[in-house]
Amino acid sequence: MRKMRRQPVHPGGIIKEDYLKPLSITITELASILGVSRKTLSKIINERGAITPDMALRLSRAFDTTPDLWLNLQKNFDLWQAEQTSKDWERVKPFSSQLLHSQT
Amino acid sequence: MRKMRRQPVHPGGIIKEDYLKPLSITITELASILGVSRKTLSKIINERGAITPDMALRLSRAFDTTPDLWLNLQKNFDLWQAEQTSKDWERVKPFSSQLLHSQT
DNA sequence: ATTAATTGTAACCCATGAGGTTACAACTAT
DNA sequence: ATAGTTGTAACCTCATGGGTTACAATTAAT
Repeated sequence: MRKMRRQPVHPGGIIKEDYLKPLSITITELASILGVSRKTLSKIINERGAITPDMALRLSRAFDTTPDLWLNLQKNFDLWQAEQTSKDWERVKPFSSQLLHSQT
Repeated sequence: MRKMRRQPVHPGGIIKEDYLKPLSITITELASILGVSRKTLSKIINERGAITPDMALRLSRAFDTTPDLWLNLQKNFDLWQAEQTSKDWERVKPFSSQLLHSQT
C-alpha cells in the first residue's frame, strides 16, 4: 500500500490557485455561480471546510469537471488527516492472523 | 460523465455479505477486532452509518485491503444520495457560459 | 476626500451525524 | 430455568455543514 509522505492538497487550495486566481473571480462571484453562501465557499477556500458531495456536484458543473475529482481530493486529504490524528487504527490486527492466534 | 443508474452498494452491505457471513463472525467479534463499539459497527452494517476515514483505516488493516477501497465505496454511495436528495446542484451553470452571457 | 458599495470572515443558530456508554429485548448457551 | 451473549437504540457529547447576519476592511463611486 502506498505511503503518503506529504499532506495531500486541500481541494479548497486547488479552487483558489487554479480557478479563482487565474480567472480573477472573487469568492462572492463564485459563491453566486455555485448557488451557495459566501461564507460556505470562504471556509472551503481557506481550507476550513470540506467538499461535500453536494458541493462536488456544484463544482463539477461550474468547472466542467467531475464530482469524483473533487471528492477524491477531499478523500485523500481526510485520509491523511485521519492517519495523523490518532494511531489507534494501527492497533488493528489482520483478521486472518487473529484466527491463527485463536487456534493456538 | 457517467450516469449512475442504480444506487451504489453501501459498504456496510459489503462487510456483511463478503466478510461477516462467509466467515461466520458476529458484529460483536468484528467490533472487537476493529477496536470500535458494537453500536458503531452495527449502524454501518445496517447501512445507517457511514465509513469514516478512521473506520476505513481500521477495515483495511483487519481485512488486508486499502482504506481507499472503503472510502470509494462510501463516496459513490454518498454521491448518489446527494444527486437524488436535491436537484439544486443542477441549476449551476458552467462558469464559461456565464462569461459569455455577461458579455452579451 | 467622503460616501457608498463590496468583499471576506466569523458569530450565532440550527440540523445532522459520528462515537461511546448504557440499557434492554431477544437470542443462545449452560 | 438461569446465565451469558448479541444486536439495536436511547441518551449524551462533540464536531461540522449550512445559512443569516454582522462587521471590519477594502474597493468603487461620487
